[in-house]
Amino acid sequence: MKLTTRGRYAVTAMLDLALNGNQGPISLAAISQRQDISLSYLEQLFAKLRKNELVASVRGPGGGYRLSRAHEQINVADIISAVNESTDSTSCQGKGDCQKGDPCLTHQLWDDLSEQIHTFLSGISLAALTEQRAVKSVNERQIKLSGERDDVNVEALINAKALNL
Amino acid sequence: MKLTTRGRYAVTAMLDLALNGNQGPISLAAISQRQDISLSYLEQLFAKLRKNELVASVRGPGGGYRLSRAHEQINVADIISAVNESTDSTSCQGKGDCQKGDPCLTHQLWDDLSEQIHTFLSGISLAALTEQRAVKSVNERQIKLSGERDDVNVEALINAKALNL
DNA sequence: GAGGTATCCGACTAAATTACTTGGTTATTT
DNA sequence: AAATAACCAAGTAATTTAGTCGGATACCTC
Repeated sequence: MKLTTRGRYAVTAMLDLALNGNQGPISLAAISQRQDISLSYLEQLFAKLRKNELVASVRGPGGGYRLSRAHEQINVADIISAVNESTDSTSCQGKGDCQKGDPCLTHQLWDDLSEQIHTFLSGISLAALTEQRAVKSVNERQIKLSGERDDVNVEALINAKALNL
Repeated sequence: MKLTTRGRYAVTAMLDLALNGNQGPISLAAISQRQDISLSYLEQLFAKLRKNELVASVRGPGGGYRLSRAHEQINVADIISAVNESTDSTSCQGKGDCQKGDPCLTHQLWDDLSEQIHTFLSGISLAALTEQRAVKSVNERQIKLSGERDDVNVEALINAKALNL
């Protein structure tokens, strides 16, 4: 699990699709303008998103991309993994280049962590991300109205929900 | 919050320290050998870890580094942030280069996600990471003994614990 | 105090990745 | 036929990562 600006671009673009793609496909040119990402770079990213069946395309005038599944069925880990495909795991995964004892242990610990992050991001769908905003603003309104309750608890609640706890 | 091999190196090195540094400081040369990371690269990483007061150094023969706090008090987010210091937030944070409406919204959504990841990693201490291994092997032994219960629940349990739920 | 050890420090470099550019083609609509 | 927008490949600039080199400084041991 890697988390770079590349993944951010992909998630941002997918969020744009989720927010604006309710009626008909959205062209990359539109996303490019709104999110300030170069068109050709978007093309490269969407080629991978398409291969991973996260988006579907419509060619020709009025065409573009749409999410290929319900917003609830697409999670952040899917998007980031799709776009990072190719380069990973230079560690001693399966290979015999790992000495015995301690080295393998720490590598294993890292892998555990990496898996935890993946599990965490798998629990956050596009729907959850966009809805959460609503949850938050509702909460902010409630604070203003009641003068009670900070949003730390809401944060925990959201995390719990994201993890399906 | 960025998550690259650089952060992996840092976490791995810190895990090595946590596991091997119980009696006296550990030299970077030792970590370099065990974890197969170049000495000079480790020096660069530890310069940042030291500035962020995650490790303390002892110079001269028999010297090296030790964790500057209890294992429970050092979390993964601390380590990764320390080592990534400098380059970040090319987005429209605070600046006026963001158009109105949709663009700000998706950027905001990304920031929310980024914050969630940070919160998540803040909940995972070096102690938790190393202990978890013990938890897992205990669980594996239990499975072998009883033939019952897969480790999905344990995974959830660990996540819940990491999040302080 | 001489020699060895290990942190500290800065500048430079190779390799890899990222973000973008260019110049097309193909499919589809009007 | 013309315009639109996905598709595709190759190349490039910029950035980041990982490592090298050549030292200086602090500290311990003999």
